[in-house]
Amino acid sequence: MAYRKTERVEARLADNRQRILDAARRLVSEGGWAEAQISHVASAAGIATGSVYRYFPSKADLCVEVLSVVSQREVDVLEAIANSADAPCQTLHVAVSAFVERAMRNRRLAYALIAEPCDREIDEARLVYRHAISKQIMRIVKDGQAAGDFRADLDPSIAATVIVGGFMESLIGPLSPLNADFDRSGTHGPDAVRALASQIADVCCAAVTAQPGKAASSEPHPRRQA
Amino acid sequence: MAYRKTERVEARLADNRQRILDAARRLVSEGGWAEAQISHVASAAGIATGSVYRYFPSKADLCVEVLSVVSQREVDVLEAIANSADAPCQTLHVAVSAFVERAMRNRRLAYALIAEPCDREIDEARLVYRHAISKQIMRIVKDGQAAGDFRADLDPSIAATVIVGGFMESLIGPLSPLNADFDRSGTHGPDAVRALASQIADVCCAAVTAQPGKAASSEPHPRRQA
DNA sequence: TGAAGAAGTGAATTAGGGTTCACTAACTGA
DNA sequence: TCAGTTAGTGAACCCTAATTCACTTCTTCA
Repeated sequence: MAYRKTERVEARLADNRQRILDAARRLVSEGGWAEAQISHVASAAGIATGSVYRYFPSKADLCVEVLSVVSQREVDVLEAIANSADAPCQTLHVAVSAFVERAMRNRRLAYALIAEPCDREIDEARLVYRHAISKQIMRIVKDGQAAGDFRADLDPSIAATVIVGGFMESLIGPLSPLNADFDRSGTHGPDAVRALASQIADVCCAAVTAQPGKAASSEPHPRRQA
Repeated sequence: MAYRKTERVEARLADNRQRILDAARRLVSEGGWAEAQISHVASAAGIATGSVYRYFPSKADLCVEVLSVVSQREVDVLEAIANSADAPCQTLHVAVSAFVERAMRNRRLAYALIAEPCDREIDEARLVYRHAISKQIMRIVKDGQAAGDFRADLDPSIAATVIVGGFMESLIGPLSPLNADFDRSGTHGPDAVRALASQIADVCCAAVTAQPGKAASSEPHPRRQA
């Protein structure tokens, strides 16, 4: 009697929705949020402008979903790392350097998600994921404190926040399309990125390690990929 | 022959300009950048909308100047602290906690200047001052390394960036109008603010101190106002 | 096959502020 | 006081995208 979506249609709808998301993400990772205009997204997805609104109630919702998908993946990666059974110091080092290296792999997108000026609504969604990231870092910090590897006198929540802010800030320069510094400085291949990531991680680790003997030299940790 | 501004006129013009700046700053510190609409600023300054453009070529220029004036003062404060002859560890602690405490004194304005979403042009100006702040912190770090108080194995530029990002991030939560957490948590009087500032500074100091014996306990430093 | 319900379309509408500009008021120097 | 010049005014203009909506096309099912 009534109209019922057949499976094939359902699939097509889902596919369209995904295509819109993909198109939006692609545009953002090419030119930042400015490129994520509905008309652009629509044509990149091969549909009409108005059709986007069949799938997303507003531009903000679309953008927030783009941000969420990408950010959640990073949170998941950090969670996996936080679950590792390595020494807390090493775990933290791996977590931070993995985040930095992953961000540097898709710089424009990372810049958009982390630092680029944007609408209030997107910015608020950012906070959610920063908090989620901070939570994972805090877990590592607490574990380390429990194990006696990290200083017990620091508030784990504050320490985690400082660490997250610290590596995020360190990323802004290298990520920013404004600062082509990192580009111009010749070698910014995998090695340079890894070195940067390692140095940032060193500082973050230093912030919490109890440090009986002088740990954390220039190459203190085995290079592991997360 | 030609028209020459008399001193009295010159003074009035300067006064108008200042009134515009003051009005804009007041509006921003009440309701953030959204309040800094030209028409609002104009009426708050007691002049007509169009007159604002006699003094500032564009809204962006006006906003950037508001940001610059306030930010430069903070840079100056940090510079003075960085020049102190105290132990580097204490200098760093004072620098960070002074920044935090000062920001908390005018939270809405600090939030707008540090973290609120805004136009690209304002955001770019922010970077300039973040960099200036980072430079002062880096001076402290370098001094500390030279004095042997700070770990020599960390890149001072990266360490400074992490520290700046760290305390800025720690501020976002407490400053944000969204998170009324800090408000609701009852006591957020001078004591709570000082405690927060001190804890944040602890973490920042921990990131760089060479730490022969366990320094930086919960109340490691004399409470000095900067 | 055809009536009813969904999905797709894209040009037109809307909205919110920044910016302009034709005009008036005030000021300067002779 | 007057001609020339600058400051002040604020309603109208503009620009840019997001959003809407009347219409077309596609799907479903009896």
